[in-house]
Parts: sequence; structure tokens; C-alpha cells
Amino acid sequence: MDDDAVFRALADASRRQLLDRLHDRDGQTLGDLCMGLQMTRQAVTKHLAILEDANLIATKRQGREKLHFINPVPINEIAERWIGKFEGPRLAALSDLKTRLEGEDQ
Amino acid sequence: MDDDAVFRALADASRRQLLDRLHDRDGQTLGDLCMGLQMTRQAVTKHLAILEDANLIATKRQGREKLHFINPVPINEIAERWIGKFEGPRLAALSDLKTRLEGEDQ
DNA sequence: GATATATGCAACTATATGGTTGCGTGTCAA
DNA sequence: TTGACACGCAACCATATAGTTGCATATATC
Repeated sequence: MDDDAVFRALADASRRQLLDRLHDRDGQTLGDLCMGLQMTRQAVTKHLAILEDANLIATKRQGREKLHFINPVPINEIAERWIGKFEGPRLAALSDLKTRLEGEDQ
Repeated sequence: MDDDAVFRALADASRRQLLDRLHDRDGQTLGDLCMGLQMTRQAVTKHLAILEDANLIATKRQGREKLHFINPVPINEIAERWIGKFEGPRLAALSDLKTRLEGEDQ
């Protein structure tokens, strides 16, 4: 899998919003996804293409409409392979890491 | 917390590599982190600043050196709040989502 | 067939981003 | 105190990115 494509795709707030919308209701058309957004349809198309390249969504043409489906697999793969290694029993204790570091100076 | 800063910080492969290095050995200096990289020290400094702004690392001056410490909290927060919602019992069954969609046409 | 609807494609623009070079500042050690 | 070392700051450059506008194409509907 291409980690980089997924991370880069997730880096944009508009694209995360589109994934959120698909999470709320899967299988929406391009027109559906554009509604209410302060963006042209073409901008949304580009974002969806980036998400599709990263394999975060899959599409299906149905007549003149294009349906979009979320694919949770890449996100979960990253969660397992990348985020898992940062877990640890002392995680909660580290939440004030910076504070502690700053306090060590005296 | 600022989701956007974290996602954008993680979007760059060089920055993920720096986090990997700190994961291998925490508390490295800027010089340590530069070694072996095809990048100038200033480029690395910029990457580290972005990681620090996203609260993914914390730093501490020690004499003329600057020590860098990884902070796993933001990554785990994102994992819990953002990635968790894409989990589901039918996750494995969806891994061939696109294939199935393409097969539905006939 | 004519028309409206849903999407696709391409060129263009502005700004963000990743990187560089050059020089300045603070700290350690002889 | 002189020089080496570790790092900071600022200007600059090239490319990537997010967005636009304009037009083309394909599919419904009448």
C-alpha cells in the first residue's frame, strides 16, 4: 500500500470533510457531495480523485451519476502499522510531556 | 487539539521519517537527526518546527544543543477520535470493495 | 430530436510548501 | 579570548497544490 498517498490525501480538511459526509451516508453522488460546500464542483471532483487514488474511496458509474463509497481499509492499515507503535502503557503520563520538560531546567 | 496541524505534519514523508528516528531513539539533537539525510540542516529544522507546532514533538535546549522528544498523544487522539469510527466487524469483507463494485454491473 | 441534468477535461492563477544559500548568535573548550 | 561547534534567522527559488473558469460529453426526460 502507498502510505504517502493516504497521508497526503488526509492532510486536507476539505477531503476529511468529504470522507465524513460519506461516513454519514455512503454512496452519494458528486452532486450530493457538493451541496452546501463553498467550492466549485470541479474542486470537489479533484478532491475526490485524490481520495480515490489513495484508495480511500471507490466509485461506480450509474447512468449519468457517479456514486462514491468510502473504503476504511487504508485508514485502518495505517492505524495498525503506524499508530500502534506509538502506543504504550505510559501514554497518559506523557500527555504533559512538554510541561515536564520545561520544568526540568532548574 | 488541532487536527489539521497534525494531519498536515504527518503528510510529509521526511517528517514521518524524523518521527521514526525519534521513535527509535528519543531525545536526539538536531545534528543527530540530520545525519544521513539528503537535506540541509535548515530543511530539517523547518520540518521539526512543523512537527513541534503540531505538538508531535517537544524540544529542550541543553547548552548549545537542542534535544527532541516524540509526543505520541496527538497521534493517539486522532486514532481514537477519527480512525475508530471507520472500524467495524465487516472490515475484512470490505477489503475488496472496489472489485465487488466493478463486478456488480452485469 | 430538443433540452435539461450530471459529470469530465483542460488551461490558467494564486498561494503554500519544501528546499536552498548566506550570515548571525550563543556556547563550549583550549 | 580565540576558534570551533550547534543552532537560529531571513531571503530567495522552484514546484506542488487548491482553486477557478470555460467548454465538452454523456445520459435522462419531454
